[in-house]
Amino acid sequence: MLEIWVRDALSDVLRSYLKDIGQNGDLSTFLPKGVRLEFPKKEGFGDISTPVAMHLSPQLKTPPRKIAEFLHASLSALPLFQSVDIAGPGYLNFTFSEQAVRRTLLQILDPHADLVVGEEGKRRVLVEFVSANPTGPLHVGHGRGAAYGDALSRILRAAGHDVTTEYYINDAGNQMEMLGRSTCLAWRKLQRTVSESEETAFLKGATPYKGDYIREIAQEMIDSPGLLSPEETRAALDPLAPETGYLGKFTEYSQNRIMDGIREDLQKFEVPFDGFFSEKILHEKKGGEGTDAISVWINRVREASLQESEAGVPDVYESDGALWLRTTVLGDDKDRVLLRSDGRLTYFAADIAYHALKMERGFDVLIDVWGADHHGYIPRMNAAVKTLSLILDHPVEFRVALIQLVSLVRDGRPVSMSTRGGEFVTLREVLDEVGVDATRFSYLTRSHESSLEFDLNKAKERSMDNPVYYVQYAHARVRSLLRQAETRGLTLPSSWTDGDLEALREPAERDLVRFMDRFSAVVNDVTRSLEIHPLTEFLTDLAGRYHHFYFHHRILSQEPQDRGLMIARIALSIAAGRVLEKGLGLLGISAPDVM
RNA sequence: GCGCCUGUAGCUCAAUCGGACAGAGCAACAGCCUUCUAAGCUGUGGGUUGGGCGUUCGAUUCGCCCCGGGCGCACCA
Repeated sequence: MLEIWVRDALSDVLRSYLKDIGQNGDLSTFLPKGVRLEFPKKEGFGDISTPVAMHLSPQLKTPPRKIAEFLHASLSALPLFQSVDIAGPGYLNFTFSEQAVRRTLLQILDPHADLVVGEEGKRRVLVEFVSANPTGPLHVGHGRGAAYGDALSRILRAAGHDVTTEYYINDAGNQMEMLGRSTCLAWRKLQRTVSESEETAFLKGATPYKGDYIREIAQEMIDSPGLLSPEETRAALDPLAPETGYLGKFTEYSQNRIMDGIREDLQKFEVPFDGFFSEKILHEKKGGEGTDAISVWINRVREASLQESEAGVPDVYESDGALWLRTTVLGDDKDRVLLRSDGRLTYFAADIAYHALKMERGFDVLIDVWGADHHGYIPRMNAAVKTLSLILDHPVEFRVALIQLVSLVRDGRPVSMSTRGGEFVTLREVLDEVGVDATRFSYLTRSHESSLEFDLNKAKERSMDNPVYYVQYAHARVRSLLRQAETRGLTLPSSWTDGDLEALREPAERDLVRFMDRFSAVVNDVTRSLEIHPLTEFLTDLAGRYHHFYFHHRILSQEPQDRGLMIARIALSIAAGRVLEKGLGLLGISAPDVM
């Protein structure tokens, strides 16, 4: 909370300064981006610093150092600070008083206080992620989205939001039919030879889904008598027979098996979902005869665009026998088809209905986590959500997190990742080889907007060179210390007081507290930027500071005169352990007691 | 051709919506275990931030122009 205290104190002083020089006291007119606080990277610049004097200088036509001097005079007397210095072009560098540092440590130790304090009001957020098509197992790219979406959801919850996670299943349309055909073809091949001409004709020239999983599913179907009736079996084996209901059986069975596998993978990866939303539902006609949800929403958009065409609602129009939405009025570079001339709905139409339903369910913020190859889809979805916001008179914030590609490396060589022909590395394989914690950590060390090189050898290395274990070990070290203290018969205070901490004098101790204090701000930053890796980096940094402290300072002691210091250092260790445990938890990574 | 991401130490990446001398980890080299787990700690070397011009008190960050890498530009999903 040190940061908040500084911000408040600085804001007060700035307001009175502005009044003194005859300006209005509204900070936002002078500092539209707010009061900036920085954490100096270098020693000697204080615990926290601000460039506000430089920011105000041009507008007040006053040299930054002069402004800084005034602020200095008012701030340096506060008990919060041990000292306030003016440095460089006009930086104000603050060094906290010991009292302020202890107060912060007490807060971290308080079991009734949250380590993360949300900085925004509570909002209802839907995070949709993974949403991989049920046409094959999850691969390492999906894994990155899963780790990201899950961590983001945990972080948003920690920051006080009401979060729901959802997986959207694209279980309608062409590709599902192709999946059925692919399985059926494999099923035939397991029972007899299939000529190339038969194969091409059956697949209608398209490329089938391949890979072992398709063959396994086909084998399962053979091994499960009763799945297909004798008539269906005969028809499915006979290329000349009409393609009747049997194809649907293959589609349904394949899809269910694959979706089961995906759910297992997610469970193994410890990524829970609050819900799975099936696209199929959007296509179903209510009561057998009514209108499906997609058509309902297309009609609502169409009606709205007729009535309110001047309010900036894109209109729905017909052209070349298809139905279009004029997304170009909202920034898209071309209009998009909703209903194709062959009478089939596009995926875009389904997505509009799906997002409309999300909004109807009352969410204020919609976050979609997509693979980077879908980025061309953003403008049209933006346009769609804006349109729906107008229609429903319910403005929502729509954000897309694009997850860049993952390339696997083993033994210094890239691992082939062609999805065609089923030659990809599945998430399951990586989990079996590397483990959940190391896999998640590896995914979350880099910005999701940068492509990621996933080095299998490094990720699974169980050593001090692997950052996951480095961070986990810091936590285990604290627990080990506490066990040790317990075996020595030490009793700790049931609640901590300022007096318990007074023995802390070392720079490494102060540094730890000051650093831990940033945790809440780091977490809150994630909710704004949607960048998770700063939190991962923070934890690595904190672990390093704890290891440093631990190595250089003896904690447990038998000497009676060291008792006060021992108690204080144990308190510090407990605090570090709390922050590490909480932070790892937000990333979905375990905080082991023993390693 | 247009759009999005990207180019920083040998490698993988950071750098707080323009801030102080561009930082970590790995790799390399040199050290530290009769004491709370050495899965740890300490030190050394390593950079024209792809190139150029501009805006600014200040640019890895913003703008423009080149060069290179990834992805996308369907009545596909």
